[in-house]
Amino acid sequence: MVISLELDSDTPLYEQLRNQIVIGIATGQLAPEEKLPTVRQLAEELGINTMTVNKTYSLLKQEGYIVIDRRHGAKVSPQLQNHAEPAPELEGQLQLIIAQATIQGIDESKFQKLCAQIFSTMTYQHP
Amino acid sequence: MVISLELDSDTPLYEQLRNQIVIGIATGQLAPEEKLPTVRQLAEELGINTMTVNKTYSLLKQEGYIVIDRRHGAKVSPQLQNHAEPAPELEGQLQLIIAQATIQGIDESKFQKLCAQIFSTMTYQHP
Amino acid sequence: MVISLELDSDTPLYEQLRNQIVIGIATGQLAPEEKLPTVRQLAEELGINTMTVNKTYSLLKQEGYIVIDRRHGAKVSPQLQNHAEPAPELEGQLQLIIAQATIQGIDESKFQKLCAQIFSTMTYQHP
Amino acid sequence: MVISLELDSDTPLYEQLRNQIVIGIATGQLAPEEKLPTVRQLAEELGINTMTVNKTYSLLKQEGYIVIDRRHGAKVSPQLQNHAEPAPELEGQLQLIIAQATIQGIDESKFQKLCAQIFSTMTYQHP
DNA sequence: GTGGTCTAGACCACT
DNA sequence: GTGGTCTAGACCACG
Repeated sequence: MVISLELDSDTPLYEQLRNQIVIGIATGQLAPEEKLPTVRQLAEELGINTMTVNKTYSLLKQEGYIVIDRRHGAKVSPQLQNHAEPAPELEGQLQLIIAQATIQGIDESKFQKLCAQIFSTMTYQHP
Repeated sequence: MVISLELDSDTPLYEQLRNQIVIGIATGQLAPEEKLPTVRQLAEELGINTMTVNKTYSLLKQEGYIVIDRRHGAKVSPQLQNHAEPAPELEGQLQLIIAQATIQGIDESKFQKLCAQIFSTMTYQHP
Repeated sequence: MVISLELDSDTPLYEQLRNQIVIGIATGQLAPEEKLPTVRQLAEELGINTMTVNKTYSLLKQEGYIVIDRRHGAKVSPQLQNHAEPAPELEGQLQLIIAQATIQGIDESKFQKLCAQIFSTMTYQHP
Repeated sequence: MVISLELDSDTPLYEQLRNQIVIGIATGQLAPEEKLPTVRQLAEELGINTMTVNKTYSLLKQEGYIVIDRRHGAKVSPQLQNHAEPAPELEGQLQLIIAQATIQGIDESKFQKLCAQIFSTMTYQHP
């Protein structure tokens, strides 16, 4: 899985990393139970500090995306929470995006097509 | 138009304010050419620093949402840019949201319904 | 409020600090809305690194004990969650303590007395 | 006696194991003088490293819960220390739990009931 | 002046 | 060899 960080972005490195891993899980590039690189490996590979990767892993763990096993390091959670309703913050973020899209002149049908296209790349399946 | 800020949020105040104004424009609570409060008025009304409101207005101006006329203050842009394609950052944000929704177990049809519902509140029309 | 850290304890510094602040809140040494020392102040006062204090504050924030306002720093949450039922982990910890007490020869009445004595020092009131 | 470990818990395996054995003794699932499985047996049964079980047994021995006889392996101590007063660390742990309970809105009477309920499962008797 | 992020490098606990 | 903790010191974003 390819990860690219923008060093001069407003988004903190640990958050960029977190986002890319979340997308990796949703798109199936990271399968449930799949082992993630060690903190040191990933830090070296990306040219960043181990503490930054560490923070990312802690965050992902806290959010339930990954599980950390003292014996073998970090791996994708075997089964992720299945909610019937979208988390409220997700709804707020979506509202903001749709507002911006509307103003940019993207109408509902274009937007839905874009969503469909993105959804087609998501292969994550709940057990 | 009602604006509510969370002082203890992770999102900076100027960004919360910017987001709410953008949503206000898209939902028609702020019409094109409509005059915005002065920096001082808004700052006092919200109980925050004028610098913060200033920063918001600068950002909105730079993004093209508002125009600033030294004589008459700030007003919503008379004509907002109409793009055929969604801005690339918007697409990235949407991908992240959809990834998270997928993992939370929100499937495409549920998501589409949520989008439709949000779209129905957006009344902004391009001239 | 007096805080004392054991540098050679098994419990990490940031956790010792977190525990003492939690106890401070429960015993009323820290009132709701009360301002906590700044990260730098507390770090210097305790002779530890700012990042350690930072981690403590992040943890307390995540657990809902404190709120961080960009304008004025950290303060005790104005109103803490009121649960009817004890959190399950709390129950597990209590079971372990009672098991150890039982083996040490502390019987139920002694234990209840001890609890009562500790409870009498807790002055936190839900609004 | 059933022992279940969470491989991905924050609590180290050897400590989880130690805790469960202590609870086992207090609840009478392990009687005084009862023989414990050998290090190898237990390690294999739980699918963990023998070093880990070893560490648990050493700890339990050091704390006085078990005695280790090279010829016959480990067994529960025939006579556990009977203290009039609770160990001070136990008191500190209890204070922390009560502080958290208070903040969560569990009042003294609810807490006492919970204690009583847990005590009713403890059958250990001093000789 | 506040907290938040990041680095480089060290040491420790767990398995 | 894994993640977790801690330090000293730096820089940044926010208000």
